Amino acid sequence: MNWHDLQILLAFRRQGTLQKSAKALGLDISTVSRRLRALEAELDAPLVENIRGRLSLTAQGEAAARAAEAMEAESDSLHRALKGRDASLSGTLRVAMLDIFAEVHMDLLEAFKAAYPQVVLELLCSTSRTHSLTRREAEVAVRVARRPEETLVGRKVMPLDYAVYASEALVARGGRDWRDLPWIGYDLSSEARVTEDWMKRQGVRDKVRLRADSPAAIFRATEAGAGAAALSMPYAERRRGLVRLSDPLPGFATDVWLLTHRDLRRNARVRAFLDHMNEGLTEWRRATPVLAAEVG
Amino acid sequence: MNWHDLQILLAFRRQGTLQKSAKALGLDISTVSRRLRALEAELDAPLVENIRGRLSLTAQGEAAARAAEAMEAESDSLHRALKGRDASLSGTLRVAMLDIFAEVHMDLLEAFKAAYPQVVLELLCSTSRTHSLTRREAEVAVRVARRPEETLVGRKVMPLDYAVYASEALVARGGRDWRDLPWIGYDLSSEARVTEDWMKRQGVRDKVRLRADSPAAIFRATEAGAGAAALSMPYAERRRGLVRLSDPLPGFATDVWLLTHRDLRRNARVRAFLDHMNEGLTEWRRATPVLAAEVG
DNA sequence: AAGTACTTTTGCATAATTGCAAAGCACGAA
DNA sequence: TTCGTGCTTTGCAATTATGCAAAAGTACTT
Repeated sequence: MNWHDLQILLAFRRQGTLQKSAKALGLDISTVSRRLRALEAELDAPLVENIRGRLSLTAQGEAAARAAEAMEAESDSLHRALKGRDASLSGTLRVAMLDIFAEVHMDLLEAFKAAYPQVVLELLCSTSRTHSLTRREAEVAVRVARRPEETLVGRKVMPLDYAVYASEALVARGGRDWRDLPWIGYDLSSEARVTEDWMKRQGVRDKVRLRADSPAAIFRATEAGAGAAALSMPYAERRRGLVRLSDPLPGFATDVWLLTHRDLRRNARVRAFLDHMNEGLTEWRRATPVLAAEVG
Repeated sequence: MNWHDLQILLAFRRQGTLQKSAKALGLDISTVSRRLRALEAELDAPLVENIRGRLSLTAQGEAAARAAEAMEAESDSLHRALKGRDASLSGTLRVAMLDIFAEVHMDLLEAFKAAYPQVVLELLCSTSRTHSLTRREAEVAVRVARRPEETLVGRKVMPLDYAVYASEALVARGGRDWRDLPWIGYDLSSEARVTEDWMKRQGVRDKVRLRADSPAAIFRATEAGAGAAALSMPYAERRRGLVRLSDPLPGFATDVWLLTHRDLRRNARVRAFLDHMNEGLTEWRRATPVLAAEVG
């Protein structure tokens, strides 16, 4: 069996269509189509079926894709093992973080680039989903979570509380009671379940007049006076023109983590970046009003 | 990373040289060489090193090959899962067994072929090593072992005891005390440790005048009067012209198993073959002198 | 020292795979 | 309907990978 075809099958399961798979693989759509056919011939089993013009996996195709996924885990692990030993301070370093972090801490990132000019920093702020370190989509991640995945290692950078904010202008117009204000919410395709549930319980979900697909966009919309929103306090407190309209919201409390994969822990680039960011973020945290109070 | 190259690396580790790997993979030697280079470039790590004209794996190459091995386990498992569902009584069935079994039970194998003419039987009696069912080298195996691997399923067909035998002619010439006779042993490259150790303890290892690389060859040599040998009793008792010179040897007691992989247990071909052989071998066992006595 | 039996490496013609572009469907909107 | 979008399939040309064969090296034997 040609394992390369299994890679393609796996991509197809993730992407759903030949076109997207081809793009993800950097191949042509026709190649993807033909490789899947070849795999079917080799395994002597139908893996995909054309159902009204679209391909979907058969039960056997699913089984094959699952096997490919398990193989990918090994392959990724190998990749990290080889890269993890890499002690050179050059090459590429891919960092996944929410766009709001990149925006606010751009000076820190710039400082890293200045300190390690040989390292090419690649920022992954794609908002549609969280990039997987396990699947080797990035080497480092700045994550907002109560507890990171078990295969990841790193440190907690700061606690993150949320509160309701709105622009001064909007408050001047609509008052300080956020239940009366228009609201801003996350794009429904995102995974912001916590926020949605909370808004529903508070009866403000009907008041959502604007939805955005990234934290930075929500910050901007709030500053522009489009409505009230539940924002992370350390970041909202530093924006000019935002007024806090509530106490920290219970049930929102979470943390910011600096994470990498266990295998990359000793990688020089990763180490340098984690140290740099940890220092910088700790400093930033001390200088942040709402947190300075906590820290004392 | 191109997984196909990992397959090639794995073959290289197993075969040791480019030439043998190429043959095993059905590729040209130059292709194997170039694919390994490509993999090195992709992983950005030296995987093989040319040490005095021969290639050997580096530590990183070993790591990569280990990963490939784990991937292979998944791939093989998938293959079996898809083939295991195959309920048709046609196609190929690969059976691994010692040559002596194939020789003695050829009538049984012929009967199977007659009963299932659509099934192409492929006999693997290569003497150099035991074929792996886990690695998909065969679907069924007739194994001599006390306990089969855990991933395999099947049934014990008969117990197997060993005793010392020699030809009538040799005994007439050299006497009934096997310690005085010349001996026949297994090829030193084989894994017949038990026999070697025993011969050493008995002080007959120096008397080995002939070595052979397969059980059938040893049987023939013994019949031809080349020396005494420790032979499996049920098979030796049925040969004309062999005289038993000892009681069953302690420490040699083992069993004959009919085995398949767990995933193939419900495969129609496999099922039919196992049933056929089990029935035939049980019958044969009943008709065998030394075992008839045991069974009663 | 020359010969044999192994290796691996490299150049080149050939064969296989790939990308491109056109064509063909299915679905929903205007 | 007719258009537009997004999907898959297929023919053909170009790229890429492959096998072959020659070369060069190592080790061991004669």
